[in-house]
Amino acid sequence: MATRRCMNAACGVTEPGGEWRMGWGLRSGGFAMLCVKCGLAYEQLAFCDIFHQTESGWRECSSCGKLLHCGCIASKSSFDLLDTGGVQCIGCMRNPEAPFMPSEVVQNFLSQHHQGVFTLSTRSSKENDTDTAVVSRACEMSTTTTDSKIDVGAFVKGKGMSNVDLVQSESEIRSFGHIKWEQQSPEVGIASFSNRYPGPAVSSQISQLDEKDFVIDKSISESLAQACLSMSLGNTNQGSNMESFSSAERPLLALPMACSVAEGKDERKSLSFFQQLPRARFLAKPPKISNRAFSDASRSALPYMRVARPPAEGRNQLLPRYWPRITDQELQQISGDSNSTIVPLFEKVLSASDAGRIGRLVLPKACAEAYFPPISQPEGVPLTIQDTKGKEWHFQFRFWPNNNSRMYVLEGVTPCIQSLQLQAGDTVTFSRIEPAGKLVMGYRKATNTVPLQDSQISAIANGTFGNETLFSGVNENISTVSGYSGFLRSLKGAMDPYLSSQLEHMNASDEDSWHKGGMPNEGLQLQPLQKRSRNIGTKSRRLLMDTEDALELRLTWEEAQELLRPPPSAKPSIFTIEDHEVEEYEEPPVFGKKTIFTARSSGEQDQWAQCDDCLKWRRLPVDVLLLLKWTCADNTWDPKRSSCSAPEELSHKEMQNLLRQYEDLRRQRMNASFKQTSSELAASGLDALAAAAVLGDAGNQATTPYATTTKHPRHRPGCTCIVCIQPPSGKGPKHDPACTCNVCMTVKRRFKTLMMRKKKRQSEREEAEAHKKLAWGNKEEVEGSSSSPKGAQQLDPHQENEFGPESSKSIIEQLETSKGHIDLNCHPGSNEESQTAAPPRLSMMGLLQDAYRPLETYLKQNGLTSLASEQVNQGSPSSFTAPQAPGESEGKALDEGHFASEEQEDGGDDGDDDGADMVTSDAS
DNA sequence: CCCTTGCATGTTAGG
DNA sequence: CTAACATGCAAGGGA
Repeated sequence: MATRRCMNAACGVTEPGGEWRMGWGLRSGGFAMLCVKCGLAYEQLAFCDIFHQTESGWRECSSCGKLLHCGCIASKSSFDLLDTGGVQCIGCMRNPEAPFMPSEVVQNFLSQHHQGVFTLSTRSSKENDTDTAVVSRACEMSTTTTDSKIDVGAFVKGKGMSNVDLVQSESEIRSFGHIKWEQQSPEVGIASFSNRYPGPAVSSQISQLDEKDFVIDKSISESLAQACLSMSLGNTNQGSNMESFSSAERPLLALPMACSVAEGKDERKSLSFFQQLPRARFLAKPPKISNRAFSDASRSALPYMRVARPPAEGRNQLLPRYWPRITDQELQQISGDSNSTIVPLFEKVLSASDAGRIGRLVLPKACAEAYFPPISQPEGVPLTIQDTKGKEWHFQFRFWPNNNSRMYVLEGVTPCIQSLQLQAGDTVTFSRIEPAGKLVMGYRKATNTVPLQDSQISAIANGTFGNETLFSGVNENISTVSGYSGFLRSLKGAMDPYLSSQLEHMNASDEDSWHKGGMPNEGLQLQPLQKRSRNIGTKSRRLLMDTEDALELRLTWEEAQELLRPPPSAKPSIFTIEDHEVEEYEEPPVFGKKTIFTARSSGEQDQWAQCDDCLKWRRLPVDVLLLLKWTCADNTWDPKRSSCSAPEELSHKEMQNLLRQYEDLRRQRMNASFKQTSSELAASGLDALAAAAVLGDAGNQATTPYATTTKHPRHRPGCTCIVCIQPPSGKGPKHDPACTCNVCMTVKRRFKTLMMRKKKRQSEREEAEAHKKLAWGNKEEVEGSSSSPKGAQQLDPHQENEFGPESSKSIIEQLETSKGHIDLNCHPGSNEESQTAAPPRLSMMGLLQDAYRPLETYLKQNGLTSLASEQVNQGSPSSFTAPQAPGESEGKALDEGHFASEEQEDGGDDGDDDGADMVTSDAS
């Protein structure tokens, strides 16, 4: 039988040990079941949230006028929510003579604040209570508990009495539950509520309450209905209707963060029931919440959670991104030992310009207007803000007129930013010390958030990191995306600095377990994830990451890509795009075990994997893909070493050495690769290729570690493509002249493109020449008689050479010598060498020069009639992008488009530039 | 030449 | 579509 348990897991009170009350759950932002012991504290702050979001005059105790604010816990004062509306301090609450506020306040309150999410989950009793805790940060209870004192006063009033403990019969509670809770279907989104929960039905159900001596006026019922409408569909399992519950099927009240979903809306608007219908649709589809979503561990961290609290005293609606996430601990820290209380106001993640040298911190308009002194002149007012150490900073709070609006800035923040060593991505929080009214500024560093560790990525990919919510979000995000790239993009999107700051909360070392409950949250909501991911490449350019960070991210990213494995159980559906088969997996990939690859001087390659149990390294074939968990027992390739007791093939020292080399090379290669990416001037994949080749050569002694492949930085371990199987020496397999592999086909296509471009350029040039002659008439002729040949040569200094017989001979010879084979490891810069040393090489430069020859000439010379039968190579993009004749842009655009499609086809490499996948020929 | 200041503009999220 | 926001940029002042 399910037992009621206080929503505060740390409290540990379970039925029948405690007294129960229902009230506004602080953490959940919704109604929750709390033991009296905890409920008091929780509700106090919750009331403040309510209070601060309204302007309904709930600033003070309705009886004694005592001020109420968010710091009421710290100030040791206690307040409670009156059944009839308003709040009352504990002292007055105990006084039966104390006056009460009219129920109108309740009406306002409910209509203003309770459109949040009510999640009712049901489950069968066979499920374990602990394991199936449905929603974090919310209480859970069995509504069918009998004879328990449940104070529903805070929610549904008892007749005129505040906080009357109502002894409810099972049927009463059940009917009460019936008002608000319906069985959920996991597949149904919130939007469907408008259909599923028609108003009248709710009203009629509420009327049952009336019959049970509950007095609920129409407005409350509307609010309730509203709450029902916003009911979040969490993970529920069985049953279809509350009424069908047997006593063994306990409805579970789960109250996720109501306000965090309903937030950004104007809380003061009181919408009618039907007006709420479309509004419910605005709620983001909640992430799927697992029964295991809220682990016991995270439950225990509840009191320390970083909760995005609705802003205190929000006079305007405030976007949740600005909601202060100050923990109680931090509040305590700020307030110190003093009796002062801290009112968290808002927070902001620093942008690059905020943290930059310009010294201006852009303030969210709503925050500035709500919490900072009103200013009418752009010059603004000086503002003194104290930091957590008590140091006072003087800023100028001002605004700029902007698009008929205002842009509020805090000027002169540089010293403060520097003093606190804040960077873009860090968060500053603004609070107010009461009763002094001083502004205080806190901060949170975000430095540990950007680079996700492999294990984290892996965990995310497996949907096991922190919760399953993130994964489900990502998963949904890519459900229609083919292959891994979409998945990776999604993950990459999740590494957007903005999200990184959100992911901060997922860091296991962080005390913050807020997200772990799968609460609807900006950082985890699917939509923001999608939208944010769009930022990659545009805004992220401006953001946060310094070179090192970016490099680190890149490393992680590349590593992540290398570790991807097809989902073990899923079978791909194969479809064809542009003659290339693409595997589409319904399920996201899993991350595999990280291995290292080595090459021997003979060119033979090995893969090494470490046993998870004994940590010994085992040699494996290169083409083996391992799943994340791998032990010696799985070593089917080497029976002698298929047990942990078997010694390592290499000595420990050798292995360590290998690992060290591997790590160094990996770093070097990534550095080179990163530099290549960041330096636009090179924009050449050849650099990376060269770097990789160099690295490969450098490590080509005996058994040499190299990262992934020495041939190409982006080929994955185990890749058996021609690029990867050819050793750095250039020996080994070559492309056959008739080879139709992606590489060869791409080479051919590019050559064709090159030829076409050249041809076009030349015709345009001729056209321009003709035009010029026409325009300049005799003058041109006179000048041209002496300078024209020279000028033509200047236009294209290689022309003579390119079209000269020598060149023609050269290419033929090269081709003949090469016998059509392509050496994928030719060093791109070894052109001269190749021409002087035997055997001659078909170099990049040579090919480039060839490329500038008219296509027909080339074909004729080589006795080729069709590009399909060619075996040629093409040159460096850095080279052939250099000459750009007038009018070329159109052709270039065409070519680029063409290249883009080529890149897609090119062995799956997401070429970041034209030449990234270039290969060179070797006429060995 | 560098820094500050004020405004303009592009991008994005929210309604 | 628009308000909000991040950042670019030009003008002006001072070293």
